[in-house]
Amino acid sequence: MSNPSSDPLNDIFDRAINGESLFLNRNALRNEFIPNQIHFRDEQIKNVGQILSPALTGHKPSSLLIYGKTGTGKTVVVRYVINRLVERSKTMDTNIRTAYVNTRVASTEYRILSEVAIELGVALPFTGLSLSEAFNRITSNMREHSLKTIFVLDEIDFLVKSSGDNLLYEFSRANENLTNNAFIALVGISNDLKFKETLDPRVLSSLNEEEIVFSPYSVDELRAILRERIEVAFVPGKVSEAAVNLCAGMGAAEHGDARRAVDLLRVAGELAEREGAQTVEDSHVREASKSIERDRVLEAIQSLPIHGKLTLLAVSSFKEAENTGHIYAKYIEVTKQLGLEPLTQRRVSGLLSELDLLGLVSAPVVSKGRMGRSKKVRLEIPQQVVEASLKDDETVKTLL
DNA sequence: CCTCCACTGGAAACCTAGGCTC
DNA sequence: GAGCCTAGGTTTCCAGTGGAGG
Repeated sequence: MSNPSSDPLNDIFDRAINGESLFLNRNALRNEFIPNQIHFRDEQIKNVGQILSPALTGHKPSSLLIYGKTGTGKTVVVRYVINRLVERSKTMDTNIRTAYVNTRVASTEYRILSEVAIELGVALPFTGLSLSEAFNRITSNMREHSLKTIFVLDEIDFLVKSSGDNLLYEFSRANENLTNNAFIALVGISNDLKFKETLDPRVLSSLNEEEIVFSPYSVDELRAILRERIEVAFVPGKVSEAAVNLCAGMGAAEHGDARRAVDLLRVAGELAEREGAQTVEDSHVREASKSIERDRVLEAIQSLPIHGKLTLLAVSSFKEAENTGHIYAKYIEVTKQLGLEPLTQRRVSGLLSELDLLGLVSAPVVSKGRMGRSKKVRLEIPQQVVEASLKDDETVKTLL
């Protein structure tokens, strides 16, 4: 047997067993975590509570639209208020049900309905039904059990951008057909203040009965929020003042984004623990910032469909910005090498726009006079990152 | 001021996978 | 199990377009 102290795994296991962790409860740094106390949002909590409170007496609350940049506490406030509301309703005999759906994650109309169905305990097959049939099953179940529901649609601007406002229209109209004291109250959460400009006026008027705007957090507020999370999440004295300041500063630079600040802290803590440091320092936060960005890009690339990957690969084979025509020619070449059927240029042009939206490439449309009008496509991430992300793909890796 | 390039991007048709009905 | 229906992705078709060069 070898000397146990020379085995790196033993060190790691020892540390885990002896409780030499920096963390007390790392869940407190997760996105889904709802703290007991939400700071600097008293006003908004009261407002949301007031607007939703009629549900307790069985009356339909006004629909509510909430605006604010990412990480300004919109989601956490809504979930907090709704949790409390449901808790309170249990002491009475009002049957309040809630469904929270992030419409960017559940990216199609059908998936949104199916998530709502799961929350309400309605069985829906994951495909094969028409939207209206799925919708009917949900509403008839609500009627049957006279359910009073609050639907929270997070990142609602994504839904409207990708599928239009049909579903919202159906939701708002559903109340007319719901009897037996059932109702649907809608809470929409949006990062984009301008999104309602694209809504049908009928949808807007029924969705926008109340409106609340969340302003960004200041550096001082972020610092206070971080301190409170640290108290729950870390062993006392394990996070340096400099690290807290840097997290708060970076979050503030990113339009007062508390989620970003907390994420940085979590990853910094994990990095510090992994290298066996005694405390979390600002150097760990800087490292964390890079690591988060790396992971984001890696995940974005790996979850692309195969032709998205090949399009990206085609873009990455050019050093300079190239027009759509050249990218497409390269893309054809790549697909031929793999023996795949290439998509049309129209579709690849669409894929390029999608890659642009993900921030992997920039593809502004430019006009070069007699040279025509085209997208000017340039890779926005290092070329090695593209290769590293694609080398795990069974189909693509043979090319690298 | 007009032309004309090399696309863009909207709209509709088409395809496929999968559930439903009888 | 045949035939029907729908959502979501793709193809087909094509009118529209910004601006350098004439």
